[in-house]
Amino acid sequence: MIFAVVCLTALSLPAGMVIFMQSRTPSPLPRTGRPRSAAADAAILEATRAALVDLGWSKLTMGDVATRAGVAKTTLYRRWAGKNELVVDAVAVLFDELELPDNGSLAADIGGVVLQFAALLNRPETKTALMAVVAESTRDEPLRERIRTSIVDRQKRLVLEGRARAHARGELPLEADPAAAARTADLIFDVVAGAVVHRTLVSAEPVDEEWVDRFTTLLLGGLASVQA
Amino acid sequence: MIFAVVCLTALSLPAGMVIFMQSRTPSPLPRTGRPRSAAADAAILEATRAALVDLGWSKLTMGDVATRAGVAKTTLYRRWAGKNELVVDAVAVLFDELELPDNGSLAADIGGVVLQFAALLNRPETKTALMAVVAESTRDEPLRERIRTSIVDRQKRLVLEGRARAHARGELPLEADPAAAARTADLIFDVVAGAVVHRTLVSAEPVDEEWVDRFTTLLLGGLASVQA
DNA sequence: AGCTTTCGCTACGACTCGTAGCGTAACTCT
DNA sequence: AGAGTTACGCTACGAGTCGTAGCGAAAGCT
Repeated sequence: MIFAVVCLTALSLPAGMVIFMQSRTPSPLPRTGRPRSAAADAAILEATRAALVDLGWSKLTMGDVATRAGVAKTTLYRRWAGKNELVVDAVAVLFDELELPDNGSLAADIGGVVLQFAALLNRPETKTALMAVVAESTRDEPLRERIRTSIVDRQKRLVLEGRARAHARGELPLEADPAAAARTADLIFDVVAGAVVHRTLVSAEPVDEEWVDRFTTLLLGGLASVQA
Repeated sequence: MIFAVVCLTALSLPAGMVIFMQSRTPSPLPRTGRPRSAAADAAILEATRAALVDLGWSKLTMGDVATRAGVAKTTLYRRWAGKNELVVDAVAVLFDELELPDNGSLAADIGGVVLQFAALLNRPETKTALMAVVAESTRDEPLRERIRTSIVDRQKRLVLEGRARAHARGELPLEADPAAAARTADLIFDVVAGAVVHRTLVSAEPVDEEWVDRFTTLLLGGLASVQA
């Protein structure tokens, strides 16, 4: 029995793999028996976000989430290994809202995405949860992987798409070496995401039009240097 | 050694400093009675860092720190309001190690500081603690202030000093408007700190010479555009 | 039907929290 | 030296959380 094997494996492993078979990845779901309630899944994630807003990270408890979602605490533990994994899933969805607007120029496109990202980070459930799970992930490699695949890597599409558009417009030269191009994309991603996060969460200053203008100017000017 | 110096200095300084570093209660330093043990302070902060390495943030408990430090749990609560404040102080000292090396050019100076910062972030007690307290600070304004004054603002000196040197070398034009210059300094700070943190903790990729080269190139090229 | 899995519920031991009370130690001022 | 004041270690406590186990009932499948 495949499922039995999976369960035994999961039980003998610390966290991580248990989640693998759940919501994020299409899993070898058992064909028989009572299926898991999709409504419960949605209610739990929604309740988690609400609890994050009200309580923050450290005071959020599994029991409280269960009560808010109208499910039993045991149901939570049947699906998620703990607070970390639950919160990652609860927040990951929010990042899919990000889109690359077509504002006509590379600078305007970047500015648009930066403003969206900043707005997302200003939502209390996002800002509270994101840093917390990143902090936990420094001691928990599976959790970091989960964050990377569920949140971070998905957003790199924005960088790639923006660059493709810029190429089409003739705003950026095409990098000959694909490896170098990939490294540049990673660099841009770290700079953009890092700067906005730091500005918002550490410096606690607003990401307004004026800051975005200065930032995009810096980024584009620097990009020309890097690709030269 | 460094810690001992800091503690002794703090104790020999007038009230404000000590109170601010240790507890948020603005009570005047009593001139009479048994003084607080500076050795206990040092032992507690050291134990906190050790516990962070071993346990991480979420599993670190006040009782464990007290045991490691060889003091009573009540002593911890007499000095710090809770885990957040304790960890901020325990980690803040580490950031004072950062120095701006004089490598002859602005690019080399920036590269040197970035490498130092990355090395600092790679220490397990730093990476684990920093993100955790930032996460908590999103729901705790006094804590954020504590982080800003104890850690962040103190490092801005690096940006200011680096720029002053670059001016002296004639590598950068002097910005006429002091307000604009201040905004530019803040922008640089957010970009540098944010990018390094994101690269290290989120992307989990090494900040090596090659990355630093690309990053400084981007930053300096962008800086020229911003100040143009 | 029979089988399988999930569900809600209750209960549990183990742990952490933050505080209170006590007697003692350390230092200052008179 | 003595009195006054504060910090210290220790113990104990109620409250809260954790993660798990066991139960009967519900919901799907063949």
